[in-house]
Amino acid sequence: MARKKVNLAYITNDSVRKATFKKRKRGLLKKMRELSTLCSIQTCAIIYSPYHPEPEVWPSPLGVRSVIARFKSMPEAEQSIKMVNQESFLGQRITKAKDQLKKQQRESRELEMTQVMYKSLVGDQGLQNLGVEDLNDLGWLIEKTIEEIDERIKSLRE
Amino acid sequence: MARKKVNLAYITNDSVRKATFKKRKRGLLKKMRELSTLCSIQTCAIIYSPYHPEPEVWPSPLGVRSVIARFKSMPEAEQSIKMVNQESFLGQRITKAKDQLKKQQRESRELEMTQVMYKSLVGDQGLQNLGVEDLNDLGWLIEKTIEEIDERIKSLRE
DNA sequence: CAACCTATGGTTAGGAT
DNA sequence: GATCCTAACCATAGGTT
Repeated sequence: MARKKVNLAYITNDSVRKATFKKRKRGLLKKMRELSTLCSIQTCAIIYSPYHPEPEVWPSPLGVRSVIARFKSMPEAEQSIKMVNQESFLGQRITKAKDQLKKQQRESRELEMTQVMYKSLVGDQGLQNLGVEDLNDLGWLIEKTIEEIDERIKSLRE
Repeated sequence: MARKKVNLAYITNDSVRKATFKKRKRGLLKKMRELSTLCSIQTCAIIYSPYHPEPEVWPSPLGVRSVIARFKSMPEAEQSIKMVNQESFLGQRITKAKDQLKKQQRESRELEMTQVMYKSLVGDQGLQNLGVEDLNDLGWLIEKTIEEIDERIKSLRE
């Protein structure tokens, strides 16, 4: 039952990788919930895994408190969750929203990343010889670099 | 230096809360990076804290591998990061994207949440007596309920 | 392959500076 | 307040059922 120091690299064994994914995802979401409650902030995680056709999203929605209060003040009977079918107003609205969402999700994500990457590079500094597509993926390189620097600092201390 | 068992509730002391936030946010992001590399999947975290005017977003961008390969195959000189100012094409593009982003972020987020909440409720089941606004906040209730169930199961085992 | 088990490494609360 | 320290708790790799 000894456990080696974790090797931080891609797990090639399929079943091991899936098991690790499940365990760590669970742990991650727990941590997010804890952070949310401890500091009463909103967090949201999006995970694109090959184990689910669509990305998994964990939200802590907006304006929580007021709604809770309102919800709790409602008569017991009205609190029960009732059926809604595809023909209902809400059903239709959500169906439309779903389609709209997919497009927007992609666009918004790309924009978000562009912005983050831009910020990561010191102020007005940026990239010239690379296209915008490449820019999207630079975040990974930056993270990787930071990781390496951390590793070096750590090994210097030892 | 004793450390009590964590009390999982809102930290009222401002400075302690901020310190905890910083520590745990750091830990969380590390875990996300690890999950990404170990399973080579894409993850994204969004954190809305009072410590930053805008939500903090951590992405692991798309199509990583191919770009890495391409990037690495580039001549050393071209890999260096060069300046780009507000007048440049990229600078302008990003400035525009920033504004566009803010609107889209909000819209997309709301849509995402609507969808998630809808899914959380069994299949075609949904809510009738509640407005769409209320629907957005139901995710919190669901999470809270799951948390409570977990807690009860745990205490049953002890 | 999922569920459970535990030794170990990793995270972090509380304190010192 | 930020940063460093370390004891203690917690997540989880590797193994078993």
